[in-house]
Amino acid sequence: MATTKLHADRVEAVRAFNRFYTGQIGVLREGLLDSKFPLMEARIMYELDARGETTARELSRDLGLDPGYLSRVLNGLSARGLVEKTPAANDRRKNILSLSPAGREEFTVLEEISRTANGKLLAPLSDGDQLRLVE
Amino acid sequence: MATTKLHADRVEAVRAFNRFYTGQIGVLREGLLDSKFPLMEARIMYELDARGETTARELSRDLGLDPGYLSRVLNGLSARGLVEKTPAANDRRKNILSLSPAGREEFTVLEEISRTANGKLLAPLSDGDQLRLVE
DNA sequence: TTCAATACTTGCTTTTATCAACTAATTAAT
DNA sequence: ATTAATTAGTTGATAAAAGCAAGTATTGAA
Repeated sequence: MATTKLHADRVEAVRAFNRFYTGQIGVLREGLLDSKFPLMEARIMYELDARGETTARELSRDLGLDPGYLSRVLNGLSARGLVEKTPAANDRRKNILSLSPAGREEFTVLEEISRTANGKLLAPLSDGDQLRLVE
Repeated sequence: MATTKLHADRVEAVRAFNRFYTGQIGVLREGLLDSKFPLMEARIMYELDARGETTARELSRDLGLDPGYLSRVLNGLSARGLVEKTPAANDRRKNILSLSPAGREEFTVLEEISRTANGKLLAPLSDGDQLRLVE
């Protein structure tokens, strides 16, 4: 295999990085907490934004979420007019899910928070280190 | 400031990395879920292992945990013989906390899981990329 | 047409987390 | 020294997040 006997050391170093980085994720989490969206709603909005159109089944499978739980979260978002559920023409069991215009707009706020959190991640590093990490 | 106008691009790149990496954290999370320790217990055992000795107050402050909640988690671990609480000699309000031998042993399992998860993170990268990331 | 599978929903329970009130011990103020 | 304020931790009540299981409606297969 390509990895040498130094592999263990690298794994250890990544764990150290992990500790540092999860701290930053904490920052992100807090940011989201301050925003009006719980983490799970944010996550789902993120997926909807990324996928454009999906179904609950797909999200449930890909994100490993309980269908019942997902159903409620989705209905909550839908009730607030942030996601649109339109019954699929061909299969009336399914709903086609997407962010509503309002939902997309709200989502940009979340993106801004995420951007800020990552900014904080980069801030303490030198220019050179930033570039190396980004690669 | 040190950052140039390319800063925004870097932030964007980190967000991409973020998406990739949080996927890996998912792996870690799942691993822990399969283990018999809930995430919060794992986190606390991790801190106890790293610090050797502490008090609830310190953990509560540093990790931003609710004292009441922490108290219960700690007592749960203590009841299962994984952490030891010994009243401080000088200040009898405090308990000195530490992993018991049994706790330390259980914790090595968690470390193994963490190691594996991070191994999966490194695996798909080339040797050179691994070294750059680790730095 | 009957049966199985799928997509989602709903009721119930557990787990996780927060808040507020409380006890005991320590420290500071008078 | 005595009272008051702080600190460490606990406990009860609740809320929020997540999971499980049974149920409905629709579709596909036998």
